[in-house]
Amino acid sequence: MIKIETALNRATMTLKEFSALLGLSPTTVSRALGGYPEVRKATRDHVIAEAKRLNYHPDARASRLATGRAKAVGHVIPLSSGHQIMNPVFADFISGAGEVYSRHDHDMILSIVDGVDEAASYRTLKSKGSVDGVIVHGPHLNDARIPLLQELNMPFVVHGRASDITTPYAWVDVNNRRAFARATNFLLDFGHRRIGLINGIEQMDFAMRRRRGVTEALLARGLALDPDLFFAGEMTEGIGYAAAKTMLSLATPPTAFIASSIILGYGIRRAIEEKGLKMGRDISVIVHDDDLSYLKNGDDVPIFTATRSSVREAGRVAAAMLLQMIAGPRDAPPPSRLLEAELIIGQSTCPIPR
Amino acid sequence: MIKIETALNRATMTLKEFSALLGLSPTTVSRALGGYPEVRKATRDHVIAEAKRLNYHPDARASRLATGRAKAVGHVIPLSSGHQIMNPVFADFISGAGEVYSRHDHDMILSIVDGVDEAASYRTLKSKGSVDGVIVHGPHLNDARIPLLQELNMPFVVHGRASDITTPYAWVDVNNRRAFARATNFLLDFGHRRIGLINGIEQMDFAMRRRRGVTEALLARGLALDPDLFFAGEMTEGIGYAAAKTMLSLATPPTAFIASSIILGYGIRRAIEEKGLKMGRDISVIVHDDDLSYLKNGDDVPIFTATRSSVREAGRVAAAMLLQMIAGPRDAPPPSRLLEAELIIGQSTCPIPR
DNA sequence: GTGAAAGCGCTAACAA
DNA sequence: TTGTTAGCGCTTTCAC
Repeated sequence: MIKIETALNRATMTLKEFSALLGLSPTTVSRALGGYPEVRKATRDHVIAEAKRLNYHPDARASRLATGRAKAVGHVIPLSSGHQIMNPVFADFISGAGEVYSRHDHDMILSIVDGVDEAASYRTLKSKGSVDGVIVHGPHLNDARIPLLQELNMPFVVHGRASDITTPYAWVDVNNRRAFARATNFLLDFGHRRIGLINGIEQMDFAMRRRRGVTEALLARGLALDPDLFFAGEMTEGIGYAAAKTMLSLATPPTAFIASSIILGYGIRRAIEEKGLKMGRDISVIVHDDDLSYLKNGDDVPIFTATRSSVREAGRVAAAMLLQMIAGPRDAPPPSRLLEAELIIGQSTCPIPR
Repeated sequence: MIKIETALNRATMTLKEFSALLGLSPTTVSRALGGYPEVRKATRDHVIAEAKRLNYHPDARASRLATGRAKAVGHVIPLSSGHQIMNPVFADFISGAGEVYSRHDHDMILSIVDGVDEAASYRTLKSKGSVDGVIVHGPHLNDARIPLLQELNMPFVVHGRASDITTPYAWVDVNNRRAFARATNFLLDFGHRRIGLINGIEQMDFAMRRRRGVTEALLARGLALDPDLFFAGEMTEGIGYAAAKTMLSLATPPTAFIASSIILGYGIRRAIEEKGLKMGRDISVIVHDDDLSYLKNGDDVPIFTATRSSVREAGRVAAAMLLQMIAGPRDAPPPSRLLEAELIIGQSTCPIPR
C-alpha cells in the first residue's frame, strides 16, 4: 500500500506499481500497452489513458532483457574516416533515419569505432547485444564490413554499395553513375568538349561510380576523360581550388567543370574568379550534391547547377528497410533500392563554350 | 554439459556458460571483468584472457537491468531546428564526445525529437531509462529544457549557455563574446570604422554573445553598431550573400565584415566579388568558425581569417563532465568550462581600409 | 479475457 | 578470495 502511495510521487514507476494502481495484473497491463490482441478494448483504452496520465513508460532496460531485442540500431562511423561524420550528407542521412526510428520507438546508437580493430568492434557490438542491426556508412569498393556482418548474422543495410562484392546484401543508393552521366551529357550537348572532373577519393564506391558515369557518357560520343582534367581527393574547398587552378593553367584548359560536392564547388569558383573569369559566362560548373541543407530555404545560388537527391529520404528508406529485416524472417532475400538523383538545372551553365 | 559444448559454437555466450567453462562461479567472473578489487590477480588475468579468446562479452541488456544504469548518453536534437543536425559544428562536437563515450564503454544515443511536445519527449526519455544523462544542444537564451531536466533530476550538460537562466547548471562553452570582441578590435586597430556583422539567429545564445562582443568592442572606442551593418539570420551561403550585397549597396558601405560562419563567408565573398571588389585588398573579412573540418588538412584558404576553436575538444570535455556527473554524487555543484577560442589571423585582412 | 509464475542474463548483498 | 542467492522489471508461456 505504502508502495503505491509513493509510486505516484516518484519520477518513475514500475509495472507492478502501475498495475496495482489500476487494479489489474501486470500481465494484462503489459499486454494492453504492447498492443497484444487478447485484451478487451475497454481495458486497453483505460490502461493506455492511465499510462499517459500517470506518465508510465515500461522500463526499456527490462523489456530489452525480457525480449532479447535491443530496440536499437547502430550507425557505425570508423574514426579513421574522420571526414565521414563531418559530412553534411551523413548528417542528412542520419536525420532521415532518426525520424523513422523514433516513429518505431527504436533508439539510434552512434558508435565511433577506431579503425584499429574494426572487426573486433563489430564482434563486440554483436555479443553485447545493444543493437539489433546496423547501417553501414561510406562503403569502399570491397568493404570488409559486409562479409563480417554476414558472418555475425547481424542484420545490416549499406548506404551506398560495394561494387566488388558479389554476394547479395541490402543497400540503398543514389544513382550516382546516371546522375554524372546526365551532367556530362548536358555539357556535351552544349558543345563542351573539355570537361574537368573533380571527384572524391576513389576508394569510396560512390566516387568510382561517379567517374564511371562521366567516362561512359564521354565514351558514347567517342571521347575519353583526359587525365589532366581529372582529379580525385578529399572534398574540401582547398582541394577544389587547387585542382581547378591546376586545370585552368593548362595550355588547353577545361571549358566546364563537374564537381562531386558543393564544397569543392566553392573552391572551384574561387580558382575561376582568380583567373578573372566568370562562372556561367566563361565557364560552366555543375556541382553534384546530395541535398546540402544549407543551400535550401530559398537560397539564391544561381551560379551553381546541382544534381541533388534527398539523402534524407535515403536515410528514411534504409532505416525502414532495416527495421523490417530485424522484425521479419532472417532468410528473406535482401531488399535494395536505387534512388534516382534529382537533376536541377540552374543559371550557371553557359550554353556555348568559350 | 551439452550446454557448454554448444556455447562455444554459438555467436554469443552467457555468463553462466562462460564461467562454467572456466570452472569458476558467475560472480567471480563478473567481478573479474568488472574490475572489482576483491579478485586475485591471477584469476582476473585468466578470466580476461579467456574472455578475449572466446569473445565473451556480458550482455549489455542484462547488466543494464541489473545495475539500473543505462550506460548510455542521449544527444537530443529538436527536429524543429532541423538545421541543428546539419551543422558541421554539431558533427564535430558529437565526434569528440563519441570518442570519450567509447573509451568508457558508454553508448551514444541520438534522439531526433519532434518539437511538438518536447517536454513529453524528455519525460519519456527519463522514465524509459535508456539514458543516464543528456547533452543539450543549441540552447536558446531562456531554454525550457534546462529547468525541465532539473525537475526530472536527469544529469545534463549544455553545449553553450542559456544566458537568461540564473540557476546553476553544467555547461561547456566557447568564449564567443571574447572571440568577436577580439576580431572587432583587430579590425578597429587597422582603422576600420564601418564593420558589417552577419550573425546567426539571435534566439540562439551563441549568436547573442557574439553580437555583444562586437558591440562592446565598438563601444569601448565610442562607436556603435550601425543597424544597417547588422544582419542576423540562418547561416547559409545565400543569406550571407544577400546580407552582404545589401550592405555593399549602402551609400557608405562597410570596409570590413565579420561573419558568424564559414558558410556565410562564402556568400559574402560572392557578393564582394560580384561588386568587382577583391577580398583582402578592398575589403576585410573575418570569419568565425568552430573547427570546420573541411578546411583542415593543409587547405590553403588565404582569403579567410578565422577565429577557430576546437568544437571537437568541447565535445570531449562535455562528455567527460557528464560521465563524471553520472558516476558521482548528484549533489555536487555543476562543473562548467569556458573554452577560449583560438584566433587565427590569415592574409585576407587588409590593414588599411579603402 | 485475465492472472500466476517462471525466466531473460546479469549484479550485488550476504555467507563462507 | 570465492560462491550462493535473491533480485532488477519486464514478457510470456501456461492455467483458469
